[in-house]
Amino acid sequence: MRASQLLISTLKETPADAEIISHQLMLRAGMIRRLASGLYTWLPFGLRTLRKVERIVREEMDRAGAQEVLMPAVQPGELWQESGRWEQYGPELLRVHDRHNREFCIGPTHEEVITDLIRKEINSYKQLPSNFYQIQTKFRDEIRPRFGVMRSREFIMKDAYSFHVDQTSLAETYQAMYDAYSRIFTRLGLDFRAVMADNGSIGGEGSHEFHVLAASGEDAIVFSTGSDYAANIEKAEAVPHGMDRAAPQEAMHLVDTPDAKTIAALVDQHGLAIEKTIKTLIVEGAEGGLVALLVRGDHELNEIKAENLPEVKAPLTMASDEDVRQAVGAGFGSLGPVGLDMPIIADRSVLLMSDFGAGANIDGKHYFGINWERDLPLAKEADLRNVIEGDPSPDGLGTLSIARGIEVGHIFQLGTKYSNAMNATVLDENGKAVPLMMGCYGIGVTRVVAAAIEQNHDERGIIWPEALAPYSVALVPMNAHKSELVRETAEHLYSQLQAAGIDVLLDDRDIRPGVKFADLELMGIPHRIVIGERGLNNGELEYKGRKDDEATLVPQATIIDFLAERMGR
RNA sequence: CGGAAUAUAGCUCAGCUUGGUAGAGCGCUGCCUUCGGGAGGCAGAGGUCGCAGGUUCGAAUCCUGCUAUUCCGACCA
Repeated sequence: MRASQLLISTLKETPADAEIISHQLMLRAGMIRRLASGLYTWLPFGLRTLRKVERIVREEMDRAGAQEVLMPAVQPGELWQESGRWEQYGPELLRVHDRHNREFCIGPTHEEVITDLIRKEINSYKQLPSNFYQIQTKFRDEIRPRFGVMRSREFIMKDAYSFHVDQTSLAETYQAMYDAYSRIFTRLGLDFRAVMADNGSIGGEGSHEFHVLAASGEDAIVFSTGSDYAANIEKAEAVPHGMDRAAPQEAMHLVDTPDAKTIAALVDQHGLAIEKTIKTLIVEGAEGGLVALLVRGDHELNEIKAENLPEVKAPLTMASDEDVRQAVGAGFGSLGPVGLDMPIIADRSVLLMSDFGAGANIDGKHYFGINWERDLPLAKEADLRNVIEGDPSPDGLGTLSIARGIEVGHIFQLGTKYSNAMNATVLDENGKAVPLMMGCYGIGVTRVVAAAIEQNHDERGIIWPEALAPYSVALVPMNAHKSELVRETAEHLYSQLQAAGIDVLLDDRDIRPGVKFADLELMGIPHRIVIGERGLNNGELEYKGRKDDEATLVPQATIIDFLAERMGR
């Protein structure tokens, strides 16, 4: 490509509405432009990277035995009625009517469509297992689109759905997809981790997320220092440090705490160690009524874990001030488990506490010196909290540390959730109709591009990994208008590189070199060759990698080999 | 949807407190000069100051309502 023929829309200044670096650089490098909230146009330059991601994803999916299909973005509402998600999905599902006033939605995902297809097309266990994927536009009417294409409403996803007669077969394909995803993110040159995840609203059993590690990531992911245990913090099991509860030392006593409405205030004003306090959180119960959840003062409630408890209403809903006051007779700052008349569920570490402090269920008063079994019956035990740095690893090997990640892929074992709801069966070896087992596997293709930039940039701009670079090599002729030699050499090299199958950008723009250098660095082109009369007189070209501090002089005759080596080809 | 902020040229912003009819830098067009790291000069184009009302002789500026965008929370690839 000749730069003079390419829409290069670089910006010197950072647009004011871009918060994170990838969003800023995608705008500045002229990859995307915003149309409306959460809706972006991909400009020619940005689209090239998007296509490179798609190509790698496609190659690896094909290699893993999946078949590509393409399903419509618009889906009939009746399929969603059938699966039950028309009601469940909520306002994130964009619903539309056609001219006959029939209901449709713009697909946020395609379980319904693929299940409908497969129940019609596949009738026998002999046709299984099979796995279908597409790379297609999704729409989710996010409450808060943000960070450019990182969380947009319209985005491109690779989604795959596998079908099986039994769990064993599902587990095999799941593993194959796990491996394919690992290859994909490795080929993309990303620093990523696969972590155990909660299944969320999609339901089913096993699930892993693939995260690109980045400080701006929206998820907290947890690793063991002593094993390969890794999980989303939503899922990571919190294991108490010890097994035994210390014997009571103090008598329980009532303390006036008129100004201590928070744990921090209680600790400050009354000299209680934060590990000796508990938070009492009142939430709505599954069967109506209220449920109390206890975590240690220095721990955080894990809402996913709480919501998965049978006693607790999903989605997790904190009780209102009025409801609490009516049920307990005290307000939020003074709640505690002693004498509390509702189901009480305590985090494991809470049950190991002794001589602790908690609200007395009387406004402005706390009990100190509380002890289980002596002052109140032992509460029901559950894992309720987020793990923290230094907790023991659940597999018993090492301790946990926490990092930030951007979720770029997610694989699920769905089981028979959709096939049951939509009556998708096949005949097994005994001629008996059995519901199809399903797995589903997603990659946020547009998000991968943003995540790659989060991980690969410097103060000058993007630094594309080789596999994602829109162009691998940029040629910059110096003073081309003055030098026939420079022009000819540049043209010749341009043809040579094209013939070698290298994506090359010839910067033939009629602008000053400094502007070209700045643009090419902003745009992240990995390899740059400057063609100047000075060097040519010595038979040399000047090479500079995007990450290099200094340029290298390379004999003209060896430039193709030199580049090939630098590109790792 | 709850909380906060912002809205003036393609981009980044000033002007608003104290009302008098539109500004800068970058970008864009033409010409000249320059040409190894976002050059310089000259001449230009470009804005019903987010929208709708109100106050006033007069509103970008004051008031009211709306809309959009961004940030913080809950959802997700």
